[in-house]
Amino acid sequence: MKTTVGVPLDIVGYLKGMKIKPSLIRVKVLDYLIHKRNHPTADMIFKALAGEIPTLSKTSVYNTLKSFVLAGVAQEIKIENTEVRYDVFTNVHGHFKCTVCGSVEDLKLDAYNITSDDLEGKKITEHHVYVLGFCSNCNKKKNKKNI
Amino acid sequence: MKTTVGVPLDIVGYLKGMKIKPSLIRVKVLDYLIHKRNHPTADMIFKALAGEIPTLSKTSVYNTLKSFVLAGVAQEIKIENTEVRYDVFTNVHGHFKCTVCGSVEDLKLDAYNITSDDLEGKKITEHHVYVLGFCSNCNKKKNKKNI
DNA sequence: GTTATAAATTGTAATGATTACAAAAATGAA
DNA sequence: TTCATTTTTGTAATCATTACAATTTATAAC
Repeated sequence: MKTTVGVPLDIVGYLKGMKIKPSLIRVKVLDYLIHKRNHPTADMIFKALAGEIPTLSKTSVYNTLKSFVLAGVAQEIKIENTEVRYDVFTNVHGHFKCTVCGSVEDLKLDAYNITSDDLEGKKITEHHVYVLGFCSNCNKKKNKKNI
Repeated sequence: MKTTVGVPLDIVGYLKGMKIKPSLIRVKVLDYLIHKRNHPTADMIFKALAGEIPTLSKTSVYNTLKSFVLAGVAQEIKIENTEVRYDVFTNVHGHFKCTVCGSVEDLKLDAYNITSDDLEGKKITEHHVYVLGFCSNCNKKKNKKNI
């Protein structure tokens, strides 16, 4: 029997459970998000799927992602103002973006809290944390140069 | 004798100290940021200053803001992908944006920490926290409607 | 003060991600 | 099959931001 670690094996069933009709495009996009785990832009998804779905339009990718966000299947990650990235793991976690190579990673937040008197009277619906810097790879390269 | 609470009274002197030549536009933009405290977009600043500086161009506002960010005088706040907002207070704090009225406020972080095994090997240069929800005003209005 | 040089400012055009919208295709129920 | 609904597509619009070249202003040397 197969096992899994927090990733829905049955993407069609998962989408149905989220009240999203599992069209080919939607299944492919969700499959991409889940298995690539690379926090892609809409354009990255489009380019990756255009091969297997020759008639795919970019608008469809945008539509699909919008419906995912609306249904809580995916979330938008806004770090740069020039691009929105997408993530399927919607539990509370942060994101790290490398300012050199542009890669985005999840950040499991072992300890994380925001407390502030300024929140008095407000109703919080979302909170986001993102960190910028050099990823392990780019940091290594940088250090070599400085020897 | 005058007193102040963390806001530079002498904007010209402050800019000089930050190695930025205090041209009229730069002084006006910084003055606006400091005294309005409204986390404006470039366009909001442009509209506000176009009256007193009739020849002002939007490009100049963008140039000015870019030089401020570069010098560490201001920071960019990226919550929506459709706009960049600016803040002059560069100590560590978060931001709150009301999803109803769009206002942005500072969030003094009484307790705030990010710890994560995922940060191993990385070099962090910036970290950002933003919270979305209903501001006090919009929250009150919402509650009244639901009585 | 004039002149030369650099810096600041401006206006216009380009960029590029996202959205609007209407037509075409696919789906599903009667 | 037929009709209505949903999905998908392609093109055009939007809009913040940037690129860039021209103009203006400031600065310093003479």
